[in-house]
Amino acid sequence: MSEERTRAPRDPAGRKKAIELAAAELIAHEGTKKLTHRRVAERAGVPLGSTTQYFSSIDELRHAGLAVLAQQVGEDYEGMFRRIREQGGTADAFANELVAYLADMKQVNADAAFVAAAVHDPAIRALYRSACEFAIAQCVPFMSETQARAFVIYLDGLTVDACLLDNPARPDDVRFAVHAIMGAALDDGGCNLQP
Amino acid sequence: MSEERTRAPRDPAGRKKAIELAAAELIAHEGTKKLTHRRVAERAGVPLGSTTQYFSSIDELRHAGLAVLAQQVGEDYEGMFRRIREQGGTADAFANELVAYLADMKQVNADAAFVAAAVHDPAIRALYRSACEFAIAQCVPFMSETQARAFVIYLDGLTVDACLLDNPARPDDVRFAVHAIMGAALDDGGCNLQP
Amino acid sequence: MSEERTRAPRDPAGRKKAIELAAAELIAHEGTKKLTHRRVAERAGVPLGSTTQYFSSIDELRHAGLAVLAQQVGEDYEGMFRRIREQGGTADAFANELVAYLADMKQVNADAAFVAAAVHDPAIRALYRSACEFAIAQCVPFMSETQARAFVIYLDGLTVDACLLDNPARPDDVRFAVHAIMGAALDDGGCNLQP
Amino acid sequence: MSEERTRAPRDPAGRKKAIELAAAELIAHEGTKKLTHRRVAERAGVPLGSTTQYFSSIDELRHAGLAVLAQQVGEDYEGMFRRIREQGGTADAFANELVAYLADMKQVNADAAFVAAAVHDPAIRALYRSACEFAIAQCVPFMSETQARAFVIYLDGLTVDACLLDNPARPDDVRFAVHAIMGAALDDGGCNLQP
DNA sequence: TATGAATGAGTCTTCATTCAT
DNA sequence: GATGAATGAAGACTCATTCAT
Repeated sequence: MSEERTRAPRDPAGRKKAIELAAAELIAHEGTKKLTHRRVAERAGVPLGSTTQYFSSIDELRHAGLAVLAQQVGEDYEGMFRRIREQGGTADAFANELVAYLADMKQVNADAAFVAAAVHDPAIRALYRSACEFAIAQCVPFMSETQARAFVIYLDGLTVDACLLDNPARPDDVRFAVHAIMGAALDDGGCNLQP
Repeated sequence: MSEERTRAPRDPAGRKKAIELAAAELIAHEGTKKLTHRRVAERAGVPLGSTTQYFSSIDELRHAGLAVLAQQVGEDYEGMFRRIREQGGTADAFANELVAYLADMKQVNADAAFVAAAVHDPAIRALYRSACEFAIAQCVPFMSETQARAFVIYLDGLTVDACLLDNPARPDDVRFAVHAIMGAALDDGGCNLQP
Repeated sequence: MSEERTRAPRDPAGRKKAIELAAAELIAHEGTKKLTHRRVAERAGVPLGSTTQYFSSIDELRHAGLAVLAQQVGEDYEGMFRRIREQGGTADAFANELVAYLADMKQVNADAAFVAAAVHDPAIRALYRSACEFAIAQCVPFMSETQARAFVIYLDGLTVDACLLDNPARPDDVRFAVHAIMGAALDDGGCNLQP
Repeated sequence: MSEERTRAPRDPAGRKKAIELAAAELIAHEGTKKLTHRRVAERAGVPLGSTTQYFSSIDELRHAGLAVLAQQVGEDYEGMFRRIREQGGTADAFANELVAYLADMKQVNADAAFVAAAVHDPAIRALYRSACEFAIAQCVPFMSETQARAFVIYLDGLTVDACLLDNPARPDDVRFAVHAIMGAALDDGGCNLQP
């Protein structure tokens, strides 16, 4: 037999990170319900025992995975707002970035998975809250707080609906909504408005 | 033995309904992860066997519960739009009803639980889509389709955030957003807007 | 294949009893440390799942087994004291019955296992206490309470030592001790006494 | 990295002793069931690896801890009998020392833990036997062998009951029993005896 | 038909043990 | 040697599902 089980070299930090990432990916793809030690171990390419070595319970492992997701969401937001600033913070800049964000279904799904996990987990809700507050803070240089809150709520709805509906918001829809919220006139004259 | 097994009275439809309702309540409160036959049976006040008698698997039972939730969401929407129509379909009418909706956390949580379940379940996504389409259809008599889609996305964001954030949207915020989307001037002159 | 798994007929009471008895036997033979669901199931001749069907935790299962042991100890005591009464409650009667008790190593070992389990388990200590109180109450018609307490302590020491030592107390030793405690003169003149 | 791994100073004998003592303490407090490498290492203040370095298996570690307990019991006995000899070896001397012994619950519990471990472990039984034989040998200068055996059995019963019962033997009870076994008249005339 | 006992698949968790560093 | 990361064997526990009654 060539069953030469060779033990993995020591690398606690890398091991833990690999497990967290595997958990995050699984949560993004299938939700927290199907997160088991076995599946995480398999995806991370580590033996079952390693998943319990670094996380004292499945709850902790799940939260670690969700924290990774939260981190990713935060980084996505940072990048998005940086690019918005670089474009001058105009309504068009906001709209462009929202559209670009929605085009990346991987990102959208991870975000939606995070929301779904937060609904029944207070600890995750705290992370979600932080992300929202961050987003609002990023908006205020370019609009009032009221507008910022409206924008973020719209963004959250956009994320959820992009994940849940086959026919997500069209670019024009996004442009319209952003301009409406930010109080900016649309170039095309707002032809779609109410009669 | 003179132990007379007292059987439940014949009422298959009522019993099935009771089970579905119990499942819906559990999902609304704790999510689909903790939905088990035993808990549903206990909450419904029926014997364990009934939950397997009427539903051939736990998946089916869960979907039945989610269908009830979808139904409730639909009814909530119907009521909301009926009242909006009764108020003339003005932006204020829309805003008033949104505020009233957000005040009922039970309804909001059930709605958010439904969204959370839909994220990783295609069958439930279809139900969600129907609800959205219904809402859009109800809006169009009073605004353009683009506006309706923006409104519904905002509504969905509102629902999720009301569930997830301690500090949900304030009535004034809602009024502002609805007027912005519907293109109606606010009475107060939009004093909160960016200079 | 003749792998025709035939499901056992329904018999909740019998099933539970069989599991408890198996647990009690295992405890008597090997102590509580080696009591596992698997071993209990095997010894009871039931599938693994049955052991968790009737006992919500391994602690409960262990306590059930120990309760059976306590029950047996109680019955042994009852029989012993009944026979002592039938013999007139004399010191010789007590001594005879102690000797007979010590001759039954199965009984002695079960008793010692019970003591061992009680040392680190307060719940079991309560059962042990009851057994002691019962024994004292049975003695008092024939001796003072002080004597009864001395007798029961001697009995407990006897049980432990009979289990732990290869060379347990000899009948003559028992006769001597019982007569000493009960204040009765030995027929043989107490030839073994201190010079 | 400048992370200097600070190694423990070279003191294999002291370290091994520390581990044995920690194991003994854990056994005395919670029994052998909860004895794990990690807990021993933590209590001993040594790294996990040391517990496997000096003891090739958990069984060996447990036995080492029990040997320490046996050693302590032996030393306790030695001290007790030395003091008894210093008091002249009278029945009162024996009684006094038993009462003093029972007052030290730490000692009593350690002793009882040792007994509990011996019930299902032949190797430990041998240590227990030695302790008993030692105690008997210490008694014979002051009484017959029969009396000595009765005394030791009473002592063992006393130990177990002191550990297991809330209401352990009272000093007067002990004095009575010791005088009865040693054939010495009580000063108070045995007023508690049966009429 | 209605019920819940019976069963086993699968999950979480603990921990002894090995062995790279 | 000394250390603790790596690993898997095994135990506790949950629960969907089947099916005798």
